[in-house]
Amino acid sequence: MRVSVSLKDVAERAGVSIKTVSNVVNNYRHVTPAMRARVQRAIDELGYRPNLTARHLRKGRTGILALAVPELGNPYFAELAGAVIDVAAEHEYTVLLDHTGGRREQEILVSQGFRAQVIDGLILSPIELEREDLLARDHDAPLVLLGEREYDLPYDHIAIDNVAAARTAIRHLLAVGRSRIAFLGARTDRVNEPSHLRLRGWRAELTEAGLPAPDSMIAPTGGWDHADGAAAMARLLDSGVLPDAVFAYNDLIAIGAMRVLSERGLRVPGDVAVVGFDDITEGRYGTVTLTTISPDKQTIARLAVQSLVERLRETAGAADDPETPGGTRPPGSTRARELRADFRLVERESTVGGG
Amino acid sequence: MRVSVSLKDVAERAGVSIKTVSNVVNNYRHVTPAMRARVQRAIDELGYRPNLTARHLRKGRTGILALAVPELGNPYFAELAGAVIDVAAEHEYTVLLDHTGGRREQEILVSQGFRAQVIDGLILSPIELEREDLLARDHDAPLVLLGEREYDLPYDHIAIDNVAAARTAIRHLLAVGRSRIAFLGARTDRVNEPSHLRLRGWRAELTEAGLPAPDSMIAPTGGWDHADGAAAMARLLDSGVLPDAVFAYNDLIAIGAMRVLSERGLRVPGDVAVVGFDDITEGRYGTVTLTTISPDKQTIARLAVQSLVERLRETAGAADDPETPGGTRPPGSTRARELRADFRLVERESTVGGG
DNA sequence: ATGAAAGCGCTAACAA
DNA sequence: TTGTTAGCGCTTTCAT
Repeated sequence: MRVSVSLKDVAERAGVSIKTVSNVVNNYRHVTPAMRARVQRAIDELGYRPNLTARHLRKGRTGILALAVPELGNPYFAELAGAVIDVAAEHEYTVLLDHTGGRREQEILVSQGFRAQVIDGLILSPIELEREDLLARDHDAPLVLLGEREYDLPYDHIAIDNVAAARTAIRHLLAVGRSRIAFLGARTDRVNEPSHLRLRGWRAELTEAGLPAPDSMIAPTGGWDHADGAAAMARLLDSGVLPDAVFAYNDLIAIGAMRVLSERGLRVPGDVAVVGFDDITEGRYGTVTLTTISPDKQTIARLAVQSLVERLRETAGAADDPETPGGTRPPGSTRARELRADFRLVERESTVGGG
Repeated sequence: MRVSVSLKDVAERAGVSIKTVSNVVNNYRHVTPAMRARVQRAIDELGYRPNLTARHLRKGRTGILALAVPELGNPYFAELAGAVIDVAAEHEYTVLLDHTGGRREQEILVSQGFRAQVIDGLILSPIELEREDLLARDHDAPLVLLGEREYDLPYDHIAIDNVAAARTAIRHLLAVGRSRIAFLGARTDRVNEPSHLRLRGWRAELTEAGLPAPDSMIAPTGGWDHADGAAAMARLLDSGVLPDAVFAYNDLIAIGAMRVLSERGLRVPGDVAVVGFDDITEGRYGTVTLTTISPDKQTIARLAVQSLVERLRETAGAADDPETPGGTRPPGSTRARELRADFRLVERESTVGGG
């Protein structure tokens, strides 16, 4: 049975040296066809397969990237994860997925390479992580950050323009005649406000339109899913506030809110228009389809993977070529980049429907 | 910078041997407290962290399990993945996720360890994979199968009782007075029918109730998501068939179907009752909440990981103890187990609502 | 209780 | 073009 056939076994079988077998396995150019065939036969007969762990140890790289998101159960992140896996595969990387629950402790652990020191690079979508946590990061694998949080640290950051996106959403609501627009999904309980950019966009656009943007129109949520959206909407209505539109931090919150609106006998968009954020598939199949901001997930995934791949290439290059200055520089100290992905507004029934 | 501090460096710093440092790192019992402290100090000063790749090479195991599902964008699998990650973490394993698109080629690749020879074990949820593909599997990592497909091969298989679950769903529909119950989500175009068990349950329960179960009531789908459900529902209605209930292969299909029903002015459940399968969160927040079969995902995840962990322990044990017969037996040749997780029917508005 | 040394399987200098 | 050999960092006998 395949109790581990090694290069050595193949070499013996073929009557050549280990190096030659290695050359064949790695598609090294200067191997005579005859030799290649001979070795290949031995490989096939023995069912040899390279031991990646050994290769990794030797090369100092594993070919594995990690992606850590707050919650895989959120379709946005699941869809993003799928995209990242596919892009990584194009670069011959495998993806190890983790979810942090958006909890700071867990995010710190992940950023430190917890149960993933085997990784070459990390894509992290932080919620509660603080600048100091990242500052204290003692791990050499390149890191790229995703999402709304900004840290001013030497790590590439990929996001859409959240302020502009929020303003686009609000502008759309204004255009369809709304003026009392609530914001669902803030986190006023926390020092850092994960949704501050979208909130800022909401405030800016309203202000610019000469409309009030009172705190009473901001409904905080504990988390970011259906249940949180439903709870926030219910609380808002119970507090006596009746908006004529709702802009939600994400689609899950928006859908949870719509459910409550419908339970209370309010029509969407007749009584209350709703705009979400993320463009998850779910939003396209409700009884009332959801207008939403659609971030370009493909691009986000591509930029994230590319960022890591480039950083890794740099490192490898520096190692190969001692002349290259900066070879021993701390990883990521090159220049951090702010990378932008596109977004667009997708108009559906929750703002322009007949209801 | 942490250009890789090794055991050797720590040993030199502490003025002890590599073995002693290793002992400390691995919490070996017989180390004097004084020595432990001394070594620990060196470790801290140097910021040493063990190189897992090296450890893996040496021990022949990586601590990584892979989970391959058809589609991460399907919340059922995303939620399941989350559960698997958590359970695996309890056993100190990391999870590498992959998605196959339900395509046979991809499933074969994954089962062969494509871009994951670094894994200790694999959890695979196959759709199109054939028995012969598995028979030809030449890979020593233990494998456990998830889902409706059955292969009669020496691999543990974890699933709920799909026939019973389907019968439960149909029985419920009969109980609420329906009799013309369509099945959405078959794959009649294929030799193997991934949904054959649920289909069998549908047929059995109808037959037992003395009702017809005509093929005209079976709506095939190309895939398994919202769009497929919507398309199938539309086709069914267009063909002139008007069921008074729909049992869908999964929740996404059910929700897609509900969307079409609502577009056509049909009320759920008034005109058509709908039952799904999976109990994804989405089903709890539609304008009409979805009655569904809720498989116990936690248990499925737990059983799957446990199965692998046990197999891996066996192998490790056999390696440690040459006396153990079966140590060189092909992995998985021990005894394959059929493991069952529970399910329950969750009644919601799509069958018992006011609509 | 601690040390010395072999070797996991592979790649990459360097030799031939 | 092919062979020899020295490690990558770790665990693990076997000594001491």
